Amino acid sequence: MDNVFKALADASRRRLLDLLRADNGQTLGRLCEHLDMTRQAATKHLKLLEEANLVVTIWRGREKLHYLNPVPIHEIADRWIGQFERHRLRALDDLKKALEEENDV
Amino acid sequence: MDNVFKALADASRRRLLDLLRADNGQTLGRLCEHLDMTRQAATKHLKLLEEANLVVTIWRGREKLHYLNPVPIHEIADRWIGQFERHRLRALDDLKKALEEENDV
DNA sequence: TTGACATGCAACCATTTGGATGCATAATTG
DNA sequence: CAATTATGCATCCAAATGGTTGCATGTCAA
Repeated sequence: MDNVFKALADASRRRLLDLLRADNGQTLGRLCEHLDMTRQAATKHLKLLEEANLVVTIWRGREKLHYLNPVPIHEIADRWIGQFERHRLRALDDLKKALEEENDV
Repeated sequence: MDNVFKALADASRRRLLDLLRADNGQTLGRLCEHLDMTRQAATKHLKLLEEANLVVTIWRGREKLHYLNPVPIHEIADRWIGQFERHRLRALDDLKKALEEENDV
């Protein structure tokens, strides 16, 4: 799961996921058209996304098609973020009380 | 939002959030007891978490209390992850079809 | 079969990151 | 007041990161 968080930490990589969400199955070349970096830099980002299993690739001839895999994001939402969502109102209340107490003292 | 993703990218920082979720309002010293690094290293992590607004601190005497702020995580879940969740089944279907086609050819 | 096209691989570079160490400051306590 | 405690600030360091450039490989098309 650390892989996934790390992969999501970079704006260019999130951009790539957005591009695939808009149009799934794009080649490297097409993805690069929307990015302000060399093809090789984009390749590195895509490699991290693949390693985090956020992107799955399929070779067709000399082209490499990139597909979004939504499963890891779903798992993070479900397992990790879910835990914070469950305690969300309590945490907000803790914070509110602490801030009030601060003003009193 | 980039701040938040970056802050979440490190396992030690996610650990700190977990510690606060378990027991909100801890001092720096108490948080350090659970971490395998120097106090100064932990301070740096907490600084990033504060800058991402994931943690709010309150001074009480010489102690600094750390509180979880659940809002940024909620926003990410809502705005960013939500977009992927909405297209999740379609993305899975795209991927499934692409993999099937690959086997045919 | 030759040339163009899509991608990969490797080396290199600057900056950021995660951590340590040493010293400084402010608050509490005996 | 002196000693202890809780934290901050600055510097240094190694490793990771994000990017570039140059060259290599495999595929398609004339």
